[in-house]
Amino acid sequence: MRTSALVQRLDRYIKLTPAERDALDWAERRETKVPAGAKLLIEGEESNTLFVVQMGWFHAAIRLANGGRQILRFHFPGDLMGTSSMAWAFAVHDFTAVSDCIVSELSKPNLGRIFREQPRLAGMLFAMSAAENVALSDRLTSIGRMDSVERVSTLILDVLARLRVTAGGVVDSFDFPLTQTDIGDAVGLTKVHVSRTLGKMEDQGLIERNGKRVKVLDEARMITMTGFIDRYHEIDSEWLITAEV
Amino acid sequence: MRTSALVQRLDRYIKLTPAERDALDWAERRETKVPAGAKLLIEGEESNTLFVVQMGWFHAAIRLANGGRQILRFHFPGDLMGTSSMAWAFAVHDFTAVSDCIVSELSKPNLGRIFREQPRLAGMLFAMSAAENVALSDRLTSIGRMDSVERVSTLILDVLARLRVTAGGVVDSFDFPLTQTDIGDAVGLTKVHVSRTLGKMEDQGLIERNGKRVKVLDEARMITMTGFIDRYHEIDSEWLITAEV
DNA sequence: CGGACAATTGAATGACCTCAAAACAAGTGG
DNA sequence: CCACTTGTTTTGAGGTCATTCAATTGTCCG
Repeated sequence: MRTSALVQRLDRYIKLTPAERDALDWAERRETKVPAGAKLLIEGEESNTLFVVQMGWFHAAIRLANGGRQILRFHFPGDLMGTSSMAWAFAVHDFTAVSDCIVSELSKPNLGRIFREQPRLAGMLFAMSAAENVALSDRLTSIGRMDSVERVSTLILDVLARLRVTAGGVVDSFDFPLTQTDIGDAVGLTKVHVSRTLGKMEDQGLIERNGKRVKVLDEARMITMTGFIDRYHEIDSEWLITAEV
Repeated sequence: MRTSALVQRLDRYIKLTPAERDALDWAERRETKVPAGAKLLIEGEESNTLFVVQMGWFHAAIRLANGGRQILRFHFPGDLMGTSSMAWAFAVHDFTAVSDCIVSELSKPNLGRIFREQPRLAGMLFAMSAAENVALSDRLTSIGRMDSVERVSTLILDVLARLRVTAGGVVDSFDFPLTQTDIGDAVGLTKVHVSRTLGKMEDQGLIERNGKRVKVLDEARMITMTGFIDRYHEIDSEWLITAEV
């Protein structure tokens, strides 16, 4: 069996001990395939598990009273999906596969056991979820205080940063499987305006498009424009191992 | 010495054991006063501690390249502030006292020790921070997809829900120490438009204002309008104690 | 070749913003 | 107690960016 993407991710930040790897191996179950467009979990549904993305992209979204939708996060290989629902017995968001995906399950009680027996892993998961939430704050800031070009730029930079965590090397172009409706639901714009905005970004020489493929041409300008910070590059775990006082 | 607001908060969700109380007592240090308007921590500053709010309100904000500001969260007594910075050695947000406050410190290494020795507390903190982040998602949704009246309503309902966690009984009016500039920075509007929006909400019979005091007149309508859900009322911790498989 | 989505484009409307001035509130020092 | 300062809130007028509605083009797949 291939090593879990979660193990690889954690191992990227801290060197895992064999015991820790075993604990994760034991906790993770049942790989399943999820085809593009399918919903893994529906908001409000009872749920006792988290999911580890092994392959593909997901997004987490919430539905509105008026029929609208807000996409909150994107999940990539190595992400532990569903930590937001840890405080309740039901799912607080929808999870939809953006591309064809493979996930494995990690039940909440199994996570509980990890908390009891592998505190370093627990701490690392805590820190990683903190990082993810700061990225969420960044997007909130983008939506609350920036115009359309800046919002879409933030999204693209964010995706780029996430892809680089797994890809290793430098990535400057990627397949963007989202429809413009999806992009709009993620950054708080209508699909019509997303279309105009992408066009404008091309005119300004920020990006280039070929079908679903996006190439970032002027990353530096996009970064200064948005104040983007890559929150995934580094995760500090000093506090976990510092000698006791 | 008074029992820490964090202990009270945790005790509200799970009954703490004496050992757990001791661990928290040991970990929390130095109460300090922070006058209204003062900054407890500045974005980018090196920081090795979290803070427990014992009294008063804080807000967490991030500064923008263009001089603007986005207020991300509000922190109330019993909140553990700064968990978002767990993944780095520096603060990712400003923390500003909205009213006169008292805080105590909880160093990151001490939190590390809690993770090692009190897994149930660690799990509970994880779940609580998840709940907080869902509330943040809710605000993102509000900013991304709702109009001004709905955004301000969401904010007021959110504050109300937070106050009720500590106050115990039902609260329907409270002192709102924020300026309209602050409100605008929290919900993504200009202060001018916040003024107009609050006026409109009064006209519509949603709220009533006397100076800084706000009374919610039609909570039901505000809730249906925004689809607001109180994320703080209940925290599930079943997964922490479920028997091992 | 159709059929279903997705993307683009245009025109008109509207929500929120900017700029600017005035009214109000609270504190400070004379 | 009043004049003055500083900051907040309110109100008005005009401008801008994003939305809405509607029609057209493009793309993928059966």
